[in-house]
Amino acid sequence: MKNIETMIENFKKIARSKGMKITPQRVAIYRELVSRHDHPSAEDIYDALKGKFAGISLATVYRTLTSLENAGLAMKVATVNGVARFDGKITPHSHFICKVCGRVIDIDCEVNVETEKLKKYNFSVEKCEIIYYGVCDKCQN
Amino acid sequence: MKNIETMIENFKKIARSKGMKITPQRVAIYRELVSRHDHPSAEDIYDALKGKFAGISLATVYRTLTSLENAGLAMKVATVNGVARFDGKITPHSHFICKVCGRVIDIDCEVNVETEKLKKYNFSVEKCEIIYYGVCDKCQN
DNA sequence: GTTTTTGCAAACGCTTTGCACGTAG
DNA sequence: CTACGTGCAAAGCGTTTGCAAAAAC
Repeated sequence: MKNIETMIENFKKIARSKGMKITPQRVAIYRELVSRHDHPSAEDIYDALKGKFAGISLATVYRTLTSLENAGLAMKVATVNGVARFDGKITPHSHFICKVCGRVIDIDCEVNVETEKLKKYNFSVEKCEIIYYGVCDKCQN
Repeated sequence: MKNIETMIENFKKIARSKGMKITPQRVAIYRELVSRHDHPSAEDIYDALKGKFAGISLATVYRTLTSLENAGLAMKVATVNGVARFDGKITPHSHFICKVCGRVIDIDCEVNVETEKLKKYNFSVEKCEIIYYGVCDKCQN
Protein backbone atom coordinates (compact mmCIF):
# COMPACT_ATOMS: atom_id res chain seq x y z
CA MET A 1 0.00 0.00 0.00
CA LYS A 2 2.77 2.44 -0.89
CA ASN A 3 1.09 4.31 -3.73
CA ILE A 4 -0.75 7.33 -2.40
CA GLU A 5 -3.42 7.35 -5.09
CA THR A 6 -4.13 3.68 -4.44
CA MET A 7 -4.53 4.44 -0.76
CA ILE A 8 -6.94 7.23 -1.53
CA GLU A 9 -9.03 4.97 -3.71
CA ASN A 10 -9.08 2.48 -0.87
CA PHE A 11 -10.07 5.23 1.54
CA LYS A 12 -12.97 6.27 -0.70
CA LYS A 13 -14.16 2.70 -0.97
CA ILE A 14 -14.07 2.08 2.76
CA ALA A 15 -15.52 5.48 3.59
CA ARG A 16 -18.42 4.93 1.22
CA SER A 17 -19.04 1.48 2.64
CA LYS A 18 -19.39 3.08 6.06
CA GLY A 19 -21.90 5.61 4.81
CA MET A 20 -19.42 8.47 4.92
CA LYS A 21 -19.55 11.12 2.27
CA ILE A 22 -16.45 11.82 0.21
CA THR A 23 -15.77 15.52 0.57
CA PRO A 24 -12.78 17.40 -0.83
CA GLN A 25 -11.75 18.22 2.75
CA ARG A 26 -11.68 14.58 3.77
CA VAL A 27 -9.68 13.56 0.75
CA ALA A 28 -7.19 16.36 1.33
CA ILE A 29 -6.80 15.51 5.01
CA TYR A 30 -6.35 11.82 4.33
CA ARG A 31 -3.88 12.54 1.53
CA GLU A 32 -1.86 14.81 3.79
CA LEU A 33 -1.86 12.23 6.58
CA VAL A 34 -0.64 9.34 4.46
CA SER A 35 1.82 11.42 2.47
CA ARG A 36 3.94 12.36 5.43
CA HIS A 37 5.63 10.16 7.99
CA ASP A 38 6.16 12.55 10.87
CA HIS A 39 2.92 11.65 12.65
CA PRO A 40 1.34 15.08 12.39
CA SER A 41 -1.02 16.65 14.88
CA ALA A 42 -4.40 17.97 13.81
CA GLU A 43 -2.91 21.43 13.73
CA ASP A 44 0.03 20.28 11.59
CA ILE A 45 -2.42 19.00 9.01
CA TYR A 46 -4.49 22.14 9.26
CA ASP A 47 -1.43 24.34 8.74
CA ALA A 48 -0.35 22.32 5.72
CA LEU A 49 -3.77 22.51 4.14
CA LYS A 50 -4.96 26.02 4.83
CA GLY A 51 -2.67 27.41 2.14
CA LYS A 52 -4.07 25.27 -0.68
CA PHE A 53 -7.56 25.04 0.73
CA ALA A 54 -9.35 28.33 1.33
CA GLY A 55 -11.34 28.31 4.51
CA ILE A 56 -10.68 24.80 5.76
CA SER A 57 -11.22 24.69 9.49
CA LEU A 58 -9.33 23.05 12.33
CA ALA A 59 -12.61 21.60 13.59
CA THR A 60 -13.02 19.72 10.33
CA VAL A 61 -9.53 18.28 10.65
CA TYR A 62 -10.33 17.04 14.15
CA ARG A 63 -13.67 15.62 13.04
CA THR A 64 -12.15 13.95 10.01
CA LEU A 65 -9.34 12.37 12.01
CA THR A 66 -11.93 10.93 14.38
CA SER A 67 -13.93 9.59 11.43
CA LEU A 68 -10.80 8.06 9.93
CA GLU A 69 -10.01 6.38 13.24
CA ASN A 70 -13.52 4.97 13.47
CA ALA A 71 -13.24 3.68 9.92
CA GLY A 72 -9.92 1.99 10.75
CA LEU A 73 -8.01 4.20 8.32
CA ALA A 74 -5.93 6.13 10.84
CA MET A 75 -4.75 5.92 14.40
CA LYS A 76 -3.89 8.26 17.23
CA VAL A 77 -0.43 6.88 17.92
CA ALA A 78 0.88 9.14 20.65
CA THR A 79 0.38 12.29 22.65
CA VAL A 80 3.42 14.55 22.88
CA ASN A 81 3.27 17.53 25.24
CA GLY A 82 -0.48 17.27 25.39
CA VAL A 83 -0.90 17.18 21.62
CA ALA A 84 -2.33 14.12 19.88
CA ARG A 85 -0.32 12.74 16.96
CA PHE A 86 -1.79 10.71 14.13
CA ASP A 87 -0.63 8.06 11.71
CA GLY A 88 -2.17 6.85 8.48
CA LYS A 89 -0.05 3.69 8.65
CA ILE A 90 -2.32 1.22 10.38
CA THR A 91 -0.17 -1.93 10.20
CA PRO A 92 1.28 -2.86 13.62
CA HIS A 93 4.49 -1.08 14.47
CA SER A 94 6.10 0.71 17.38
CA HIS A 95 7.23 4.27 17.93
CA PHE A 96 10.10 6.18 19.40
CA ILE A 97 9.43 9.60 20.91
CA CYS A 98 12.29 12.04 21.37
CA LYS A 99 11.83 13.89 24.61
CA VAL A 100 13.89 16.80 23.31
CA CYS A 101 12.36 17.64 19.93
CA GLY A 102 9.12 15.69 20.23
CA ARG A 103 9.65 13.78 16.99
CA VAL A 104 7.67 10.56 16.69
CA ILE A 105 9.51 7.97 14.64
CA ASP A 106 8.36 4.58 13.37
CA ILE A 107 10.21 1.60 14.78
CA ASP A 108 9.99 -1.66 12.92
CA CYS A 109 11.78 -3.68 15.53
CA GLU A 110 10.40 -7.08 16.46
CA VAL A 111 8.98 -7.66 19.88
CA ASN A 112 8.13 -11.03 21.31
CA VAL A 113 5.35 -10.67 23.78
CA GLU A 114 4.66 -13.67 25.97
CA THR A 115 0.99 -13.64 25.19
CA GLU A 116 0.61 -17.07 26.80
CA LYS A 117 1.19 -15.49 30.17
CA LEU A 118 -1.32 -12.77 29.42
CA LYS A 119 -4.10 -15.33 29.28
CA LYS A 120 -4.18 -15.73 33.04
CA TYR A 121 -5.72 -12.28 33.32
CA ASN A 122 -8.79 -13.23 31.28
CA PHE A 123 -8.71 -10.03 29.31
CA SER A 124 -9.67 -9.68 25.70
CA VAL A 125 -6.53 -8.04 24.34
CA GLU A 126 -7.09 -6.16 21.10
CA LYS A 127 -4.02 -4.04 20.72
CA CYS A 128 -0.49 -3.72 22.03
CA GLU A 129 1.19 -0.36 21.88
CA ILE A 130 4.93 -0.03 22.35
CA ILE A 131 6.56 3.34 22.75
CA TYR A 132 10.25 3.95 23.34
CA TYR A 133 11.32 7.22 24.92
CA GLY A 134 14.71 8.85 24.78
CA VAL A 135 16.80 11.24 22.76
CA CYS A 136 16.93 10.96 18.97
CA ASP A 137 20.06 11.01 16.85
CA LYS A 138 19.64 14.64 15.82
CA CYS A 139 19.24 15.86 19.40
CA GLN A 140 22.35 14.21 20.80
CA ASN A 141 24.75 16.90 19.43
CA MET B 1 9.48 -2.34 48.96
CA LYS B 2 6.07 -3.62 50.03
CA ASN B 3 5.78 -1.93 53.44
CA ILE B 4 4.11 1.44 53.08
CA GLU B 5 5.88 3.05 56.02
CA THR B 6 9.22 1.92 54.67
CA MET B 7 8.38 3.47 51.32
CA ILE B 8 7.44 6.72 53.00
CA GLU B 9 10.75 6.81 54.88
CA ASN B 10 12.48 6.23 51.58
CA PHE B 11 10.46 9.01 49.99
CA LYS B 12 11.44 11.41 52.75
CA LYS B 13 15.09 10.53 52.38
CA ILE B 14 15.12 10.98 48.62
CA ALA B 15 12.99 14.12 48.77
CA ARG B 16 15.30 15.70 51.30
CA SER B 17 18.36 14.77 49.25
CA LYS B 18 16.79 16.65 46.33
CA GLY B 19 16.21 19.73 48.43
CA MET B 20 12.46 19.18 48.65
CA LYS B 21 10.65 20.03 51.84
CA ILE B 22 8.62 17.36 53.57
CA THR B 23 5.12 18.76 53.94
CA PRO B 24 2.10 16.91 55.35
CA GLN B 25 0.42 17.31 51.96
CA ARG B 26 3.28 15.62 50.15
CA VAL B 27 3.42 12.74 52.57
CA ALA B 28 -0.35 12.23 52.32
CA ILE B 29 -0.29 12.35 48.52
CA TYR B 30 2.61 9.92 48.30
CA ARG B 31 0.99 7.59 50.84
CA GLU B 32 -2.26 7.62 48.90
CA LEU B 33 -0.45 6.94 45.64
CA VAL B 34 1.54 3.95 46.88
CA SER B 35 -1.30 2.52 48.97
CA ARG B 36 -3.58 1.92 46.04
CA HIS B 37 -2.99 0.00 42.86
CA ASP B 38 -5.60 1.43 40.57
CA HIS B 39 -3.32 4.06 39.06
CA PRO B 40 -5.27 7.08 40.27
CA SER B 41 -5.58 10.41 38.52
CA ALA B 42 -4.69 13.65 40.28
CA GLU B 43 -8.38 14.17 40.95
CA ASP B 44 -8.78 10.65 42.37
CA ILE B 45 -6.06 11.43 44.89
CA TYR B 46 -7.56 14.81 45.62
CA ASP B 47 -10.99 13.28 46.22
CA ALA B 48 -9.55 10.66 48.54
CA LEU B 49 -7.64 13.24 50.55
CA LYS B 50 -9.99 16.18 50.82
CA GLY B 51 -12.07 14.38 53.44
CA LYS B 52 -9.20 13.77 55.86
CA PHE B 53 -7.27 16.87 54.89
CA ALA B 54 -9.09 20.17 55.32
CA GLY B 55 -8.36 22.54 52.48
CA ILE B 56 -5.96 20.51 50.39
CA SER B 57 -6.04 21.74 46.82
CA LEU B 58 -6.04 20.00 43.49
CA ALA B 59 -3.20 22.25 42.37
CA THR B 60 -1.03 20.88 45.15
CA VAL B 61 -1.79 17.35 44.06
CA TYR B 62 -0.73 18.17 40.52
CA ARG B 63 2.40 19.93 41.70
CA THR B 64 3.32 17.12 44.05
CA LEU B 65 2.84 14.45 41.39
CA THR B 66 5.17 16.41 39.12
CA SER B 67 7.73 16.69 41.90
CA LEU B 68 7.47 12.96 42.62
CA GLU B 69 8.03 12.24 38.94
CA ASN B 70 11.09 14.46 38.86
CA ALA B 71 12.46 12.74 41.94
CA GLY B 72 11.93 9.34 40.34
CA LEU B 73 9.37 8.32 42.93
CA ALA B 74 6.31 8.15 40.68
CA MET B 75 5.40 7.91 37.03
CA LYS B 76 2.64 9.02 34.73
CA VAL B 77 1.82 5.61 33.31
CA ALA B 78 -1.11 6.31 31.02
CA THR B 79 -3.69 8.78 29.86
CA VAL B 80 -7.26 7.49 29.77
CA ASN B 81 -9.92 9.69 28.16
CA GLY B 82 -7.65 12.66 28.43
CA VAL B 83 -6.91 12.13 32.11
CA ALA B 84 -3.38 11.33 33.30
CA ARG B 85 -2.98 8.30 35.55
CA PHE B 86 -0.14 7.83 38.00
CA ASP B 87 1.72 4.96 39.61
CA GLY B 88 3.96 4.87 42.65
CA LYS B 89 5.40 1.56 41.48
CA ILE B 90 8.46 2.56 39.54
CA THR B 91 9.95 -0.85 38.70
CA PRO B 92 9.51 -1.69 35.01
CA HIS B 93 6.18 -3.27 34.19
CA SER B 94 3.45 -3.02 31.57
CA HIS B 95 -0.19 -2.04 31.71
CA PHE B 96 -3.51 -3.10 30.38
CA ILE B 97 -6.18 -0.47 29.78
CA CYS B 98 -9.81 -1.51 29.53
CA LYS B 99 -11.52 0.57 26.88
CA VAL B 100 -14.88 0.02 28.54
CA CYS B 101 -14.32 0.94 32.19
CA GLY B 102 -10.99 2.70 31.87
CA ARG B 103 -9.27 0.56 34.49
CA VAL B 104 -5.48 0.50 34.30
CA ILE B 105 -4.07 -2.82 35.44
CA ASP B 106 -0.47 -3.89 36.04
CA ILE B 107 0.83 -6.60 33.74
CA ASP B 108 3.89 -8.50 34.82
CA CYS B 109 4.30 -10.39 31.60
CA GLU B 110 7.75 -10.71 30.10
CA VAL B 111 8.57 -9.00 26.87
CA ASN B 112 11.65 -9.61 24.82
CA VAL B 113 12.51 -6.53 22.89
CA GLU B 114 15.05 -6.93 20.15
CA THR B 115 17.13 -4.05 21.37
CA GLU B 116 19.95 -5.09 19.07
CA LYS B 117 17.89 -3.99 16.11
CA LEU B 118 17.08 -0.72 17.80
CA LYS B 119 20.73 0.28 17.68
CA LYS B 120 20.62 1.00 13.97
CA TYR B 121 18.52 4.07 14.70
CA ASN B 122 21.25 5.67 16.82
CA PHE B 123 18.80 6.78 19.46
CA SER B 124 19.49 6.91 23.14
CA VAL B 125 16.60 4.82 24.45
CA GLU B 126 15.76 5.47 28.08
CA LYS B 127 12.40 3.90 28.56
CA CYS B 128 10.08 1.42 26.90
CA GLU B 129 6.39 1.65 27.60
CA ILE B 130 4.08 -1.22 26.75
CA ILE B 131 0.33 -0.82 26.93
CA TYR B 132 -2.23 -3.43 26.03
CA TYR B 133 -5.74 -2.31 25.13
CA GLY B 134 -8.89 -4.35 25.19
CA VAL B 135 -11.77 -5.35 27.44
CA CYS B 136 -11.11 -6.46 31.00
CA ASP B 137 -12.59 -9.54 32.66
CA LYS B 138 -15.26 -7.59 34.53
CA CYS B 139 -16.50 -5.80 31.42
CA GLN B 140 -16.97 -8.89 29.25
CA ASN B 141 -20.34 -9.91 30.86
C1' DG C 1 15.10 34.53 58.53
C1' DT C 2 15.15 32.53 54.03
C1' DT C 3 13.29 29.63 50.74
C1' DT C 4 10.02 26.52 49.30
C1' DT C 5 5.22 25.18 49.23
C1' DT C 6 0.43 25.98 49.54
C1' DG C 7 -4.47 27.50 48.30
C1' DC C 8 -7.19 30.04 45.56
C1' DA C 9 -8.72 31.55 41.33
C1' DA C 10 -7.68 32.76 36.95
C1' DA C 11 -5.44 31.50 32.80
C1' DC C 12 -4.04 28.08 29.30
C1' DG C 13 -4.28 25.17 25.32
C1' DC C 14 -5.99 21.29 23.01
C1' DT C 15 -10.19 19.45 21.63
C1' DT C 16 -15.17 19.30 21.15
C1' DT C 17 -19.66 21.12 20.13
C1' DG C 18 -24.01 23.97 18.72
C1' DC C 19 -25.78 26.01 15.02
C1' DA C 20 -26.88 27.72 10.47
C1' DC C 21 -25.25 27.03 5.94
C1' DG C 22 -23.41 24.20 2.29
C1' DT C 23 -22.90 20.07 -0.39
C1' DA C 24 -22.63 14.98 -1.57
C1' DG C 25 -25.38 11.41 -3.13
C1' DC D 1 -34.47 16.53 -1.85
C1' DT D 2 -32.47 14.74 2.38
C1' DA D 3 -28.92 13.58 5.29
C1' DC D 4 -24.53 14.39 6.36
C1' DG D 5 -20.42 17.54 6.57
C1' DT D 6 -18.46 22.19 7.15
C1' DG D 7 -17.02 26.73 9.17
C1' DC D 8 -17.19 29.65 12.77
C1' DA D 9 -17.10 30.84 17.35
C1' DA D 10 -17.98 29.51 21.80
C1' DA D 11 -17.74 26.19 25.30
C1' DG D 12 -15.35 22.24 27.76
C1' DC D 13 -12.14 20.41 30.58
C1' DG D 14 -7.79 18.67 32.42
C1' DT D 15 -3.79 20.95 33.80
C1' DT D 16 -0.79 24.90 34.87
C1' DT D 17 0.37 29.28 36.88
C1' DG D 18 0.60 34.03 39.42
C1' DC D 19 0.39 35.69 43.73
C1' DA D 20 0.13 36.50 48.64
C1' DA D 21 -0.01 33.84 52.85
C1' DA D 22 1.88 29.92 55.36
C1' DA D 23 5.02 26.49 56.61
C1' DA D 24 9.53 23.94 56.47
C1' DC D 25 14.21 24.09 57.74
